[in-house]
Amino acid sequence: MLTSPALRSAAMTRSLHDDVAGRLEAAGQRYTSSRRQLVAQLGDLERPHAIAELLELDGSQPQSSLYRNMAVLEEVGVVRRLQGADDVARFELAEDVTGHHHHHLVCTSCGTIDDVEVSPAVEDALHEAVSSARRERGFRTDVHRMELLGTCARCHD
Amino acid sequence: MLTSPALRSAAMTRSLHDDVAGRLEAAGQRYTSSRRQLVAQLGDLERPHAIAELLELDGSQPQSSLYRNMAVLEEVGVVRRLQGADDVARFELAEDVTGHHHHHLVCTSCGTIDDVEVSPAVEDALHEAVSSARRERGFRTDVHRMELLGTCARCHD
DNA sequence: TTTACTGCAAAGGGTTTGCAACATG
DNA sequence: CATGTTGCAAACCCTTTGCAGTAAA
Repeated sequence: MLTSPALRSAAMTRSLHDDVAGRLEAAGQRYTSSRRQLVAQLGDLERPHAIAELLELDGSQPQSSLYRNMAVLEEVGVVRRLQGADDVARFELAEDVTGHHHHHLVCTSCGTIDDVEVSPAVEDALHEAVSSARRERGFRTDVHRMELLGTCARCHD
Repeated sequence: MLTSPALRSAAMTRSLHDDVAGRLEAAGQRYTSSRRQLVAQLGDLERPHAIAELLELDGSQPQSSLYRNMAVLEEVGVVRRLQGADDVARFELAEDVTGHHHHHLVCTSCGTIDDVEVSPAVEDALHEAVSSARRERGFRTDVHRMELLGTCARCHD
């Protein structure tokens, strides 16, 4: 079993913005229109995107503001930053706010990162590995992530 | 089950260098003393290291040569480049030449990446995910990697 | 009306590259 | 001796930051 993320409904979008607003307020930060717009944009996208890609999709906000807002949103746990195969960071809404646990398919040809869900059996195995790391190495895991590196369908045709 | 990589014996080191020499020759590249020294150094280290760290351990080779040799060795499949939690690349000998399949514990506090082996049950689960990705997404996986992100024992005391 | 945010441009930091000298097969 | 390699320094590119002006609570 392996599915794409579910699309967010209007109601989910509303609660998403409420959640984000609350997190920002708790940190003494403001939920400005540019940040709201950025969160909405990330919510519409079905996979992590780089700053340059976001700029291309919507150039209403300069690069530096995009970086700064992304840093703030990451700080309060709304956004997650990914380092893929290349050296550009890609961003997605954090699982804490989407409630959508997933992993990634990383294309080493074009750099694209796609979301992917895996079966409960695989998740169980990952949790076992997390427990072992803590027991045997004293390593405290925040998140586990599984990444499959290879070439996406778009690249190998 | 979860163990550290086995140390390489003198015999393994010999065959390692033969392997590397062959791969470089096949690519029309030379196995110079600086490259040999670099491979030996990576073979002695028990976890991936950044260029800056390698320079500190052995400054006999300038940064640019280190980067260039690392790129060549990566090209012929001797070295694997990892992008960890921070934005510095770390390098290790590729599994093809060590025969040592493993995953990584990534410390989000100090950036250190440690090798870790997981149980056959976990490996089986990972293979299942690889198969699903190919079947359902047309994603051709070169390598699967599992990374646990958190804080290492050194950092949380 | 205080504090955070924006936008521009400049600086940072890891990585790559041009070029002339060198070394290896 | 032809071709790959080295070393220095400059260039590159993604990302961050200083600062003056602006907007939000």
